[in-house]
Amino acid sequence: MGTILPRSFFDRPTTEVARELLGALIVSDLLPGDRRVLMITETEAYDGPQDRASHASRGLTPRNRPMFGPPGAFYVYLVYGMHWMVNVVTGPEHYPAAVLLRAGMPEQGPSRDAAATDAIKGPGLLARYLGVTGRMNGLAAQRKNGVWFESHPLLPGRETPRIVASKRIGVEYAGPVWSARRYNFTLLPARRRDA
DNA sequence: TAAGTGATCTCT
DNA sequence: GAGATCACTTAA
Repeated sequence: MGTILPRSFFDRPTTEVARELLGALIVSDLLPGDRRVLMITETEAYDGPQDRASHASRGLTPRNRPMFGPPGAFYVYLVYGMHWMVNVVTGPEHYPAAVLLRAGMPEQGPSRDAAATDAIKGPGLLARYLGVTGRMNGLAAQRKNGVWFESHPLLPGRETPRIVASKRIGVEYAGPVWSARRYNFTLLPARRRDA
């Protein structure tokens, strides 16, 4: 496995963290006897109080408090009464920013059947796959808390993965400027080796 | 394409 | 306290 990403990894500009999380692993031990590991393939940045798409755009509230807290903690909230959204807080304390995890590729698990190797697409499904709920809200992404990040063992540090930057999903309410920002980052599938 | 779902926030 | 909204998913 790769090395565990320290808190300092997240104490950087949000879009930078969002890009560098692509290809990294998120590991969950929240489901007893069923470790789940995803290679992160899609992230989204929510950057600062000016970002009209961010929950923090209207200041501190009980819900968004973790966004104002230390980097490397989880911000987990429920949307549409059903789906947990998993974010990791970035940047310096008191600066509200976070990266939403939107998609991933299962790396391992007890059920290694075909279904388990299908991509997990969508933030609600990602949370469900990892077993992350509101219990993780505000907790640090550390092994002792059951969920953490690791660098990807297969990606050499010197190779830049191919990344597409797009508009964020489902944030039209943010207005033309902020909804158009290309804060969504997707890792292109590895190029198939030619025969 | 539309319904489901309930916490959260903004305004009375 | 009421009403609208919502960083979504699923079944058609």
